Amino acid sequence: MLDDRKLAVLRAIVEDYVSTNEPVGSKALADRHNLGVSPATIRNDMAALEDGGYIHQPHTSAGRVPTDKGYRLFVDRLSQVKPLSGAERRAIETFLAGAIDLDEIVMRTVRLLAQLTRHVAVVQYPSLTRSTVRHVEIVPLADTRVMLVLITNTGRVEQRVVDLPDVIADDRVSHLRAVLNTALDGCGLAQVPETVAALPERLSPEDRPVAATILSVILETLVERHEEKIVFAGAANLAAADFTIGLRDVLEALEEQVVLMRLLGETDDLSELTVRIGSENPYTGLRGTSIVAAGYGSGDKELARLGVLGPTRMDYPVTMGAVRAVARYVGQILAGS
Amino acid sequence: MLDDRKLAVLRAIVEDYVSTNEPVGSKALADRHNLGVSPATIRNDMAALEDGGYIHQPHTSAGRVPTDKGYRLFVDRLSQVKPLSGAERRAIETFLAGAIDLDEIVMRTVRLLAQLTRHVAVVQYPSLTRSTVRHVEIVPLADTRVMLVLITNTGRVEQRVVDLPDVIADDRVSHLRAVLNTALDGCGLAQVPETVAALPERLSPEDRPVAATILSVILETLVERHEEKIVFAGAANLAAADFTIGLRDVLEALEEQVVLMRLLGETDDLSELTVRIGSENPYTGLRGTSIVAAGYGSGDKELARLGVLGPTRMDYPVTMGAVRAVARYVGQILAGS
DNA sequence: CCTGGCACTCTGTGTTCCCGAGTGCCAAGT
DNA sequence: ACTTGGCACTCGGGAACACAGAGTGCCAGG
Repeated sequence: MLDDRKLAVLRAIVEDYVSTNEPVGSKALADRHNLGVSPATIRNDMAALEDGGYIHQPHTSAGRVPTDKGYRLFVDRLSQVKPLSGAERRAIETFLAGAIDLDEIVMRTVRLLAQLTRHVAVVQYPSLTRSTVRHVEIVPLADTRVMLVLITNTGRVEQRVVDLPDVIADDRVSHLRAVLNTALDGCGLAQVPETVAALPERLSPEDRPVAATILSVILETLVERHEEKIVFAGAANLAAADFTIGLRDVLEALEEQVVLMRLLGETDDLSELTVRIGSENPYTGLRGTSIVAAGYGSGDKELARLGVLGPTRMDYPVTMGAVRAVARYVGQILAGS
Repeated sequence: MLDDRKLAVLRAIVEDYVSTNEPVGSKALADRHNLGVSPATIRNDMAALEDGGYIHQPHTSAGRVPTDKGYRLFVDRLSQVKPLSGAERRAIETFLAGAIDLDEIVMRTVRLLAQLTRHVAVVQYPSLTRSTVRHVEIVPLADTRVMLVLITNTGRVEQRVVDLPDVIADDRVSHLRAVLNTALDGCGLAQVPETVAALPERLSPEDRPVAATILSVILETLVERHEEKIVFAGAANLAAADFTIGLRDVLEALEEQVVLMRLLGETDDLSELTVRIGSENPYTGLRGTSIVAAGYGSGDKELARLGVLGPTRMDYPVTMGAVRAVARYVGQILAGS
């Protein structure tokens, strides 16, 4: 049904429309691309493509515009990810290398991605549930108050102030700290609940009330914080892309952590590039935008996802290249720190 | 020069323009406000106000619009801050009360403020330099690696991983921790540098290289982090306000920490409400926007600032009331935690 | 000093008109 | 069977134009 030339025409339409932002007609196509056929032939192909639902004309006697389905075909079969230039790679490396802690890595990553793609960048913090405990620290603040600090292998630090039901002596704190650390060190966060459940038996009865409070806070922190943090940057790029409709809606969606999470997260294969185009999108306000996302992680474990959000008419090959590259570099940085 | 009635006319113009977003003419004024005079008289007053530069007509035969100077006069002499309703106060209290750590307090505050005012809210993290050290923790991670955790009285936690020049035994760590805590506990962050400088003398020579590294990191953390964090929320409200020009510029400014800092920060009297109107603003892209800001803190010490940014034609009395109220409540929450 | 009246000046809106880009279809050519 | 040039047709967008309405400034009278 769709022979090679028709696909070439579709590719040309997508490319031209992305770069000019104007409906593209048969004559312009024949001029700008070496298709070797006349405008009339192209018109026939375009009619076929329109029947298939890949392109669409805003009104009679206007050029054609790709539909979401058209972009989808383009992304899946007509384009290949465009690698970054050497200069861009080096820029990424040096820019990310200077970060000193997790907050800063994430912050720099999101800005970098926004600047590189000229879209809105979105980065999810490395998931707690997929990382492991590196250290638990209990710091006495007052007689019945301690601060609990959880450090994970990704450099993330969670802290909570805990009010205890009873006074606790310093040496009991030290003991508890030691027990917790031997039990939890290197433990995958997913295994923490069961590990914690088995702990009280190994403590003296007098410690149990206090320990129970602390343990429950540990669990709470891990579970509550499962709602992972997401940050974004580059909203100004939205204003630049002449958005037909709903800039307001898009901005609102961006401030809804939950929506963002679903955008990045819901995907089948975790490790590869995910592209969601226009109406494929679950959220109503985001018709007209596409998301390009990728997982990142240290080593082979995926820790979280990052990506960009832009108008449906974005340069997919370039954007996908940038997202993939940044995801890889962040993974390296995290693995190395 | 400006008698009472002229001021009343200016006030009426500002109020009407803010609520209708359309240039307001003499007839409308006479109808909607009980000024007790005819439109003709109002026209004379308006001519005087225009001579004074308080209002301006976009073109001949259009209504008048307040100038920045007009808003300034309105804010300074013609209006008073409008307190929140009881329901709103209670909403604030319950909304902020649920926060468990500093990050969440700030996060909730900025969202609350955005929702309350329907503008963009901006909140600066409580300043490190104005708070005091509550605890210093050193956590051994490996032979030549420790994690340094600084806890302040505002609940802020700063952590850094430190690579040491030498192996350090656990008991030396404990000792160092003890020395640091006795020296620094309750110490205002501004005094930390001198306190730290005096420390090495009190340590045994063998500890000094390691201690020096750790101390320098402490200083570095405090100094570097002096670039304080700022967050914002409610960008979607910008799109709603029909912005004449430069939505792009405004979004860009919002993502520049430095610009935001200056907007909130540069002010003479720290503790009161600050209003900066349109061109009074230092940043070019923010012509057309006003900032209402206030300091907040626990007790009498101001820790940082917060505020909102919106179109010049905002409802100043209401906005100022909301900002002031939120600032006070956040102060209370911080003091109580 | 206020007020009603009046002539004047604009902008925004609606209407009309026309150009041009782009199409679909058809008949002829390869 | 596919490609191509020709041709009539459609429709959106811009230019030209007119017009109503809102608002003003000014003046003379109360």
